[in-house]
Amino acid sequence: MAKRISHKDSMCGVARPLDAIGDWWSLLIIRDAFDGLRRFGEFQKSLGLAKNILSARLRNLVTHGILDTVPASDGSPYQEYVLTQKGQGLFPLLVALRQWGEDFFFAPGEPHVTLVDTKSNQPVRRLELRAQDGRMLMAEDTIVVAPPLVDGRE
Amino acid sequence: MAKRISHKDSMCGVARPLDAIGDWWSLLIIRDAFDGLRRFGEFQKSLGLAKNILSARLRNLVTHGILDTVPASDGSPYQEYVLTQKGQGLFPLLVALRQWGEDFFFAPGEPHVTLVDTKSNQPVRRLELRAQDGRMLMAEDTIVVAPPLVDGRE
DNA sequence: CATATCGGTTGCAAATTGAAACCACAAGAG
DNA sequence: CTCTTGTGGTTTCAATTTGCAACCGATATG
Repeated sequence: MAKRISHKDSMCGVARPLDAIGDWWSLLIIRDAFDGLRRFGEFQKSLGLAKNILSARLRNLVTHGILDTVPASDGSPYQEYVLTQKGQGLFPLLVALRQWGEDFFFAPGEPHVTLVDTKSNQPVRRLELRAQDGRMLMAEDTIVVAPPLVDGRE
Repeated sequence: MAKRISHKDSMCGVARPLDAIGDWWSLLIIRDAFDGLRRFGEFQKSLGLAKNILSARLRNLVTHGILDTVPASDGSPYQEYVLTQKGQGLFPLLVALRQWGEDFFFAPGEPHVTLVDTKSNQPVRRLELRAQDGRMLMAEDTIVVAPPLVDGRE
């Protein structure tokens, strides 16, 4: 489960998260959690995966601090899985994934679900990357730079 | 390779993309592609994965229309892998992943690379979801709604 | 007591992954 | 021409992961 980048022990800001959510099911579980699902059985019914897989994924997400187990909300003697702060932080990523999926994985005119703002009942705006001064940025307008070196070490 | 959601044949806007980029390596390859890498050997050196895996991933990304193979740019008789339009569309997702990773996978003060706007040399703004009228939206302010039904069928 | 439901764990077979070896082709080197 | 080197893979095979199905334990329910 704990994979490692082979040739470099310190993983970058893109690689580290993939250790936590880099598999097929985890993001779908998290999406369902955003949709309000909380119980083991709810996830299983919604996703249709094997119970051992779901069990392993939930455990992984909990140990990574993305989900938390809380005792119960209705009388039942079981536990529920809820998003932590860290898990909630995945919302933009999920929206980005959804928007990309809608852009490129649906035929034009093919119906699909839409993410709407509950207040206005309008679809949400497209995610867009902007500079500090508000200019919209394309990929070519950006570059990743190394952190300022504090010691002598690279 | 072509996994299917078990109990429902039509996959939603979140699930469909995961068939294309839902594994550990693909997103890292795409990130490297955004960083300008194009050659098989460059990807392999950068990521340190086995050549058969890289070969399979690149093939998968090409068949999904995320990468394209172009003959050569310098004289060498080989081919290069470049992002298609569809692949470029993944940039916001990659940024979202990076920002989430920087938020939650680095100790406070721990140095990490930063995505900066090349024009101003400033870090890019945080991705944020907004309504049509510009209000910022949290996850709780949104809901996914089914498409309008055109026929009688669900 | 019998039965069902929820939330798992345990086998076990099948698919996937990945390290290492091998292969094909082109360009130099001697 | 032969030998070697670099690039871009494919093949082989062992180890890991996945996932179906069966089982399990605790708690209601009839």
